[in-house]
Parts: sequence; C-alpha cells; structure tokens
Amino acid sequence: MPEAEQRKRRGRPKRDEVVALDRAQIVAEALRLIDERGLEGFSLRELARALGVFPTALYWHMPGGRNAVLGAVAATAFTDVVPPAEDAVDDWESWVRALFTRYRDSLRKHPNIAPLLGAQIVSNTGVDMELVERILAALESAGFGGERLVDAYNTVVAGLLGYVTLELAPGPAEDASEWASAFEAEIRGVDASRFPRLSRNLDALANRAFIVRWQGGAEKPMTHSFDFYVETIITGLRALSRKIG
Amino acid sequence: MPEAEQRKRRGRPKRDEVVALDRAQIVAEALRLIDERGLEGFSLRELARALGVFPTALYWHMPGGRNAVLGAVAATAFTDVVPPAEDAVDDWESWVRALFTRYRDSLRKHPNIAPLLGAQIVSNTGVDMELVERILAALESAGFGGERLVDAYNTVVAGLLGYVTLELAPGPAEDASEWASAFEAEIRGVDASRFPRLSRNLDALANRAFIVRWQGGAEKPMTHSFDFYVETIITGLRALSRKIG
DNA sequence: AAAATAATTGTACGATGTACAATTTATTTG
DNA sequence: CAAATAAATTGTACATCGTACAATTATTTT
Repeated sequence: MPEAEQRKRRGRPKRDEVVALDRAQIVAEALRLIDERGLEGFSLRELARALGVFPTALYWHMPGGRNAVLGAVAATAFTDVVPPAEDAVDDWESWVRALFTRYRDSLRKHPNIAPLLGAQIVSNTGVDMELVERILAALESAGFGGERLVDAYNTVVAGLLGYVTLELAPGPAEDASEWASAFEAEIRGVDASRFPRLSRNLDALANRAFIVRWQGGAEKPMTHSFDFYVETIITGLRALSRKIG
Repeated sequence: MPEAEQRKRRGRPKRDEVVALDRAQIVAEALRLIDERGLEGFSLRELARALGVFPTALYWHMPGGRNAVLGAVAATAFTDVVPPAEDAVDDWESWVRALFTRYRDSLRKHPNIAPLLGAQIVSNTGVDMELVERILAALESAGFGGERLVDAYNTVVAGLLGYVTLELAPGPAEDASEWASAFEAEIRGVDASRFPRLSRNLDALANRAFIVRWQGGAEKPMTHSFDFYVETIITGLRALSRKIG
C-alpha cells in the first residue's frame, strides 16, 4: 500500500510537500482501489486514507464528491477504445468489429467498473464526442442516413455496452464460493421434464451462458459467444442498411 | 404512506396481530419505495420504517440483508415477460420480438431498478429457468444447435437486457435539471469542424441518442430505435442461422 | 503590504448495514 | 399436557460512510 507519510501541519501545503493531491491522481488511485476491492467495497474515506489525506480534501478537487469520482473513473474505460482511422475508410464492418473488441478488452482490465458504464449516463464530452463522431462515420459509410442513422447509432452503442456489462457483472458479494456451488448443484439437477432443452444442452450451457452460470466474466470469459454476438449485430445492420438505406 | 400502527410488545407477535411481515410484502414495499425515491435513496431502515418494523426484523425473512432484498426486487422484473406459448410454435422471430418488447414494457413500469438487472448475476431459478427453456426452444426452431445454440442464446439474453438497461439508466443524482441544461448547451455548441457528422445530424441526435442525451429513458423513451435494434438482432440471427446451422 | 484565492486539516452530524442479545408467542415433542 | 424447541419480533450497539462547514496555512494577485 502506497501510504503517504504523515503531515501534521494544517492549511495549504508548501510547494514541494508530498501531498501531491491532484484530480488525475485521485481518479487513478480510485481505479486501483476498485480493481483491488471491488465497487461495493469502495469508499471515499478509504480513498483518502490510501492517498494519505483527509476525506474532505477530496472535495476540493472533485466537487461532486463520491459520484464525481465514480463518474471520472468510469470515463477512463473509454480512453483508447476508438480504433484508429486507417482501419475504417471503406470498411465500416471491420471498424465496428474493432470497436467492440477494443471496448471489451479495455473493460476486461478493470472488470469491477463494468456496472458503472452500463447503468449510468456518464459522459465526458471530448473522448465521448470523438466516439460518437466515428460511429456516425462508420454508419454513414454503411449507407445509413437521417432517421435510420439515429436508430443504427443507438443500436451500436447499446450493443457495445450491453454484452460486456452483463458478462462482467458481479455475482453475490461475499459468500461467493458457497453460493456458486449451491447454484451449480441447482443447475445440474434441473428437472428434465419441465426443461427438456435446457437439460439436453446442459453441458454446453452450464457456467458458459447467461443466467445459468455461477462465475462472472472476469473469471470465466465468454469470448466465443461475444464474437458471435458482434457478428449478429453487424450482419443485421448490413442487411437493414440495404433494405431502405 | 402506509404506516403500520405502533406495537410496543417485544417478541413474536400474536397470530392475528398487524405486523404482517412476510417475504413477499417486504419485496413489494421495497419495490414501491424504489419506484418512488430511486435506487440511490433506498435503505433498509426506510423500508423497515415504511413497514412499521425494526430494521433488524427484516433479516429474519431475508437472511441476505440489503443485497437479498435488491436481488428479490430485481427478480420481479422477469415475472410475466415470457410470452405465452401459442405465439411461438413455428414463428420464432415474432416470439423473440414479443419477448423483447414485453421485457421492456415490464421494466418501464419500474425504471429505477434497471441498474440492478444489467449489472448483477441475479437468478431465481424457476421463473428464470422457464425463460431459458423458452429462448432455447425459439432458437432451436430457428435452426440453431450445439455450440451455435449457446452463442445465439447468449446473444439473445445480452440483447434483451442491454438496450433497456442503458435506455433507463439514471443520470446524475440530484442536480438533475442544472446538469441537463449545462450538458445540452455543450452538445448544442459542439465544434462543427472537429465533429462534422455529429454537428450535421445534431437535431436528429440531440436528446434522442445515447451519450448525447440529457434525459433518461424513463422521461424520454427511445422506442423507435429500440424497434430497430430488435430487428437488427433478429435479422442477424436469421442470417447466421442459415450460414452453417 | 494587503487582499484574495488555493489547498489542506479538523470537527461534527445524521444515516446506514448489520451483528447480537433479549423477549415473546407458536409449534412440536415426549 | 408439560417441556422443549422453533419462529418472529423488539431493542441495543457499533463501525463506517458521505459530506457540510469552519479553521488554518501557503501562494498568487492586486
């Protein structure tokens, strides 16, 4: 733990004192703590403790308090997800594919913040607007325009966040392994007469499909289905772009 | 407020006393409170207050505490979403379409619980297994089997939750209208040279598309795009089901 | 030199989740 | 039918949390 040394004096610190409190550093440390102990276990006070600072000092740099910190942390997930331009130009499909996988790769490095993204209108105008612009570019080159462009755009954004948010969703908080084995037993012993298809495909589905899994995507990735999901969306968009344009 | 009258006596209540504490009632009241004051404002103590009961009494019926209550509340969103059988049989596409719209309609009645669903491995074996079974049935009748069935299933489930979770996501907690107008101004004044396409389509996009909206889906539904999104997924699945089977 | 502003320490408060003991009623058992 | 056990609550207690606000000190501007 990178505890900063104590500093008893009150008031504004001298120029070269070790406080080094700074918006970027607060966000970075917050992300580190969330990576380490999860979203549920995150608190402003622990963040302050880790930074060697009083909790209320954080409010100077982040006037929004807790929510502001979490918002800023969430925003970091979008850095570097927008694929470089050269991949796009005349192949919107592979650009969209690249976007999806880059976003997923980015979140897989910090799976604990996934709930923040799928469930918050977080926006940090700048990075985000770049993302919007580039999605629009891809979809225009796919032939969408006007009202359909809006629909296609919303489809891409929802698709972008949807799968990954769910894949990386956290299970029950503390009783993890106990709950997991109990749930596994329940799944394994599912009534074959009431649920014949589930029962027949159980080996293929158990712990490898939503609702019937007992591990989160951080421990047990669902990559193959993700690729299929992306192809589904791209294929659907391609078909619909031809239908009316 | 349906405050229950006071009852001073300690210990187990007599048979016909008005305490009426019961798992189902706890969950129902919790949902009502969340509908009313939002997820952020929900607390076990207020729930207990609303039920006219000590906070710790809730632990008797819900051993998991807060998380257990929220899990149970989340599960209610899935009641009655599975479309009746007769709609399906030999038309898997309209069955899936019905599933998507029913789920969305269900959540739109309780938009505040949306974050719970997109972000938690909540499962209540029974209702859920029925859902799983029926999705599998639809996809088998669409021609999916084996490994592809798993992928298609995961695609449907992720698609089912993804859009709605994002659409109904809550904005910033308290400073709502202030933030909204500030954000609107920022969007309206976006740099046309850096973001030409966004700028060109601004009227169509502003407050009607993800990332560039300042109202949640509870206040401003995004229905048209949702329909397009559903068609995208169904069309994609149809095409991919023919490709290999 | 004085005033304003920046950046922190410190204090304080109400609220929260939950562990645990005490108490009372209902049910089961011998 | 008495005694034991289980069911369902009240009541107490505690650590923790977010944040409003005052006090303090250093830097920058006037």
